[in-house]
Amino acid sequence: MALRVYDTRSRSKREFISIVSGKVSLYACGITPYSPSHLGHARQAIAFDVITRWLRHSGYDVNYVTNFTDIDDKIINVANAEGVDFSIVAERNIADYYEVMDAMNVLRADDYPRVTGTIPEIIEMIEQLVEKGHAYVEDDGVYFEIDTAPEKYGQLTGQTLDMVRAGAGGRVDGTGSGKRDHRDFALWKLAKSGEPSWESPWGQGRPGWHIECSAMSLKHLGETFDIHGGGSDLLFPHHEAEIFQSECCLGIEPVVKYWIHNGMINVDGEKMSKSLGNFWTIRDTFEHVSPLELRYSLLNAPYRQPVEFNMAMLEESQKHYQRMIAIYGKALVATGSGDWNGFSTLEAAAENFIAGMNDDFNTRTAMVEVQSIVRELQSLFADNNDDNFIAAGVGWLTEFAGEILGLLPDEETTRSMVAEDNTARTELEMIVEPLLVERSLARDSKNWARADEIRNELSALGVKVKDGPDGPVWELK
RNA sequence: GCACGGGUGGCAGAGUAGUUAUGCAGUGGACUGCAAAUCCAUGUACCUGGGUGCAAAUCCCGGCCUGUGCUCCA
Repeated sequence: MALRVYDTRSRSKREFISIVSGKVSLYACGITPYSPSHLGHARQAIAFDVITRWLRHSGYDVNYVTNFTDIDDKIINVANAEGVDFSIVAERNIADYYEVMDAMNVLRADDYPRVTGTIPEIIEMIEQLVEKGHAYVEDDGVYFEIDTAPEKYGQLTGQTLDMVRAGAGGRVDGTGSGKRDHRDFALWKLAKSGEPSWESPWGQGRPGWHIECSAMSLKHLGETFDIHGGGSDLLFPHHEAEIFQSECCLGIEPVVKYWIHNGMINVDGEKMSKSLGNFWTIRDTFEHVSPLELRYSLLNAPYRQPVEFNMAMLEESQKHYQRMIAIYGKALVATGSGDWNGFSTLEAAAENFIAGMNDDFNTRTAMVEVQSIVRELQSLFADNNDDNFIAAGVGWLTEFAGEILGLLPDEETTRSMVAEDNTARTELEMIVEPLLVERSLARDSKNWARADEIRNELSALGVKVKDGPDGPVWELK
């Protein structure tokens, strides 16, 4: 079945056909590292991680590039407040980004270009825009002139020039900006004293916000590429500005074949943002759930939908995740991992999973199939039969929940996790077993108070007792 | 105000024309001294007003509600 993706520019799902057969070039707008990464960053990174994994699983050779905007006003402000160089702030937060993303099983992109490593290419692009008459130089910087390509306005948001023109129009007053029109945007900003800056034909300064992505995508992916992604809050003005810059500079339309935008994380119905004080960093969230539990919760909705984030949804995901990893680990150790082909239940689940992913990367549909296999395995495992099917189910989970959705540690890691649990179990056995014997005697004589007391003692040791038909079994919490 | 999304059961959240979503919670049952886990069964739904169709949660038009964006910066 063919892959269909929702393209923001055409506002419809379109069949995905890459520019070069068998290859996909993908650029996703990354972060501005001025503070530790928050859940919005996690959602974006995980969304494009899964998109990349799916494209690769579908047989494409993917070149995935995502950037760090490592110089901007917010970084400068933080650096000034701390009395350090801006690069210290950027490096610290980039390190944080890698660490939390690695923990959540986000595979590394093929390249992580930085603005500060792309200055010559940015300057060259601006020079071309000036030469072609799309940009003008003022005494505080270089600006892109919207009126030189009015037909490109509103390509992603549907807004027209007149709509925005109605707001102000003409030269902007009182902003200290040299813009000739309030819809123009900065390509190069000349440095004020004390600001970090780079040499350019127009003087010491730094790039405007939008130009870096045009320059980096051109440098790493070429004049046209398949997919450009990012958060939906970047649609305007950032991505529309990129269309102006790239297409006017290169004289190509379109430069980007498919635009893909992920939805926001909401708290109490509103976008998570620092100004509203409803902000969760990724590390804050790790205080409550494990990195892969968080990943699970963020894949539980399709990437374009807003995610309503709260403790209840987090705890629900945690419960589902723990059930999945528990049966996966137990079954893996018990039966090993096998080929799922030839088992009709597993083939049907695979078919639905694939259909879901091919329908604009619908991870929600995919997760429903994962859940159904988890239930299937629990049921069979409880009956303790059909090892071949259980092994095949484990293989299915390894491929779909593990390799594609990135929700499971690899089989080797899972085995060693189970082994560690067993080791801890063995160490506790000498304490637990005698207590369980005593409790069984208490239960036999219907001394429920003593039986419950012992169960509470064991609970305090981190041991959970379950009374089954064949006597008590216990596990580590 | 304008642009672009979304409005589904107690909650989360799929589903673009006719067929059970799924999960959590609830209820009944198995197992159980109780609990937990697991299993089986089960009720509750498609914002509103029109329209098209044999048939609409699903397509079209209006309304209402809600999210994001609307350029100092991000």
